[in-house]
Amino acid sequence: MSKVRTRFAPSPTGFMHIGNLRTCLYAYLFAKKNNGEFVLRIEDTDQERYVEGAVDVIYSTLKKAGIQHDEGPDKDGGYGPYIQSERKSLYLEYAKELVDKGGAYYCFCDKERLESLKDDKGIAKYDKHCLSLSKEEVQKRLADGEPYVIRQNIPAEGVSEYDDMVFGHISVPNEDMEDGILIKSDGMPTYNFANVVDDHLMAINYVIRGVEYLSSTPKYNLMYDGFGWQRPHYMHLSPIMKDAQRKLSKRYGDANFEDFLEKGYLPKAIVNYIALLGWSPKGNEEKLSMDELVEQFDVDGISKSPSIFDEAKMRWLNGEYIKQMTPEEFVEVAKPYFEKSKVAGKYDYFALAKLLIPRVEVLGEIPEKVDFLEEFGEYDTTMFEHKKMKITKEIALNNLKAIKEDLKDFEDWTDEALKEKLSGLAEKLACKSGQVFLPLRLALTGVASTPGGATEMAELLGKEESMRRLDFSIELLAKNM
RNA sequence: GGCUCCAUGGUCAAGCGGUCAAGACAUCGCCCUUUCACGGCGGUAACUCGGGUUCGAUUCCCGAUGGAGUCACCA
Repeated sequence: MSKVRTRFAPSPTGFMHIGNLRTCLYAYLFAKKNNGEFVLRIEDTDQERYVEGAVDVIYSTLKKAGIQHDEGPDKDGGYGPYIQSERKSLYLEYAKELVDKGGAYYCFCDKERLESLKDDKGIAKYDKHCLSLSKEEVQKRLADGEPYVIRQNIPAEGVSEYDDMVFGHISVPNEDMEDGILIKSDGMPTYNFANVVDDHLMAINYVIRGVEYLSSTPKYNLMYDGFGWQRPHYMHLSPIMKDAQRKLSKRYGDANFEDFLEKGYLPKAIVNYIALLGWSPKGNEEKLSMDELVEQFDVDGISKSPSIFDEAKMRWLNGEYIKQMTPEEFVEVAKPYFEKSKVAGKYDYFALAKLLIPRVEVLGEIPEKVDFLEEFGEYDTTMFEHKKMKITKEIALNNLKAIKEDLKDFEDWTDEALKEKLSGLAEKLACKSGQVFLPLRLALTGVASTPGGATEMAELLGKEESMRRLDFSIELLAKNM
């Protein structure tokens, strides 16, 4: 049996759509799982859509995602060139070969005639008008320099069938397939044709791609047959949806890999999540590394129906990856977000990291979680009322005053020491410890949710700032009874 | 509209003739707790509908309904 070879063939559009990345991932996983090769090919035949630097985006995305191609424009494996625009000259020759073999024919029909074929819905099927042209007439018109295209010659009757690895048996009536254009009037191949030729020339034997090609695959097979080439195996993948009706697409925003990175998702988490969208492992473990994905990947687990992208679950998974990090690792990836926040350069990022690691799911939450350290002013005092702790504004105010008195001359301003000191105070006041810690935490921060307890916040702020905020809060609370 | 394909909780999904129909996210409740979290425990929640086949259908077949894809000198 020949070696498994899969490919990922993106167009350089300047961004990597999540759906494409998943297709890429599956092609990679399948190849690696079977000790095969994974090839990167750039499909840039559509010059109108060409975007500067877009190829670099593809390289960097694959690299960040942890997907390594065995062959590609930057890694010659003997099947190059790997950029479609550099293969231009190939296609016309192959198209002519297919014409000779009867699988295709020249067509001279102009736009007007084609237009006249359309029905009231604007849907047309080419009527094989030029198929009946004699060899001599074709030669003559070609010699006259008449514009032409080359069309695939699809049998008028019968049924074309194949077996898809995920969808099973697919059969399409030949009469429903149009004689599509293989070579455009400018001499360039259409995607469909270039794809078949490239895949064959690159010895791709497992074609993994989106379902949009499921029903046109018989046409591709007819080309393989026409050339006398061996048909590849096919694995079609259902789309990732934004909701039940809409496909996830760049048109609706934030569906690109880069967008998620910016929001503070870790590449590993994104890859892990999208691997699970449309495929499920045999076991129940969902947090899987790339190595584990390769090991567990199996066509059996691929689902046929479209799946809806659920960012909430990806957030959770991202949080799981963050919780595993050491403070050092966290600071490294979180640094840009610290720099964006108000605490930039003013606090020990490592100290903050320890508090933040269990509390952050996406790095983008960092600024909102730490900004209170630098931003302190009037806030809503109803926060002091807490039924479960049995705290009223009166109790809070009383206890805050007591705390101020107790801490006035206290110098050991560390989390541990303060905790002990204040526990003692709670005992003296004969109240629950929460009744002193909760008001203090609020008094020091002015926000309902903080990345740690009262004494941790106090240590972070330092004695001077803590006492200043305590004074401010006592006054504010007294004013708002 | 023609053709192709799909159909289990809100979401991702396991299941491949006999199960109290897994698990995860989300959600709700309880516990832990120095707030917020983390963590632990538990709850709510699903086989689209109608016909068959079968001793027995979520599972197999047919139909309906719903959804996706496709029908370009775009990829």
